[in-house]
Amino acid sequence: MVRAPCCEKMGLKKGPWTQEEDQTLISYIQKHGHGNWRALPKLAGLLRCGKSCRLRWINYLKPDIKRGNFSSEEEDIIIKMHELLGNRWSAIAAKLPGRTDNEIKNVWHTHLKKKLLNSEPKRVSNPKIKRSDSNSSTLTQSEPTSSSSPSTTSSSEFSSFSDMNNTTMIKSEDTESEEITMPPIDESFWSEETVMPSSNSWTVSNDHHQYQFDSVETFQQHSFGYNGSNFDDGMDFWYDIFIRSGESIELPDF
DNA sequence: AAGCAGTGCAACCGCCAGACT
DNA sequence: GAGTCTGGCGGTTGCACTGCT
Repeated sequence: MVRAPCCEKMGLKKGPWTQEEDQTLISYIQKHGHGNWRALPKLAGLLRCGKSCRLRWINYLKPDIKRGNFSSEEEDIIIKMHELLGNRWSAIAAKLPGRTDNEIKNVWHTHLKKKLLNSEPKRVSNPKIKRSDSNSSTLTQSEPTSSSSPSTTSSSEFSSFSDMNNTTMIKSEDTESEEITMPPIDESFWSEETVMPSSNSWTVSNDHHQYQFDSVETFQQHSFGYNGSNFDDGMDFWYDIFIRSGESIELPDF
């Protein structure tokens, strides 16, 4: 490794573990428990630092470790948990018995991140929005409704009101109490949508729900603020929509 | 067959919080 | 309260393997 090794300068071994070392560690812990990790290697007769022993035990030698490929259910859990918790791998691991934070972190970086990038170039989310477990979503133009209030861009707070025929109107109003449940927006969102310019009302829908935004600005603001994203992220999101629509259209006037 | 690039994964590091002295 | 120790966490690295040219 590039960084200064903590163990090497003390004459301790580093790098991959041998079968003998594994066996030594296992039998010591089975007999005595791990107790003090720092003292363990000396007591067990290992030329490793305590940290290395702990990592090896927790990630690979513990009896209840589940090895092998992740199931699609496990992957789904990781994706959902990551959406909620971010890079809190240990918290995610707690939801997957037998899986370690290190393993989950690796799976995320090697498989799931790419998977998500391929299927969802930009995720539409907002701290105020909870996703439901519905399937595909599409973005379509809709006629401005009479119930829509004129757009305002003064706030990031929104309210949802009325749920007629599973249509939720999302207005740009200041309301603190209500949360909006939005369907996940997957690949079909990007491939099937019809994006039209100069519309003042937008609808995101799937098989079960339909969400109507009273203004371009409202929908635009829902696309902002994901995990603290900034204005540039929001702009990227809009450009993605327009690019993927395959249409040559004007960007809304921000 | 050899060389190269990309990928997956085990293992390391620094940092931090809580426990202990 | 201050200093030290320890365990735990997340980020990162480097090696081994695989596939492609």
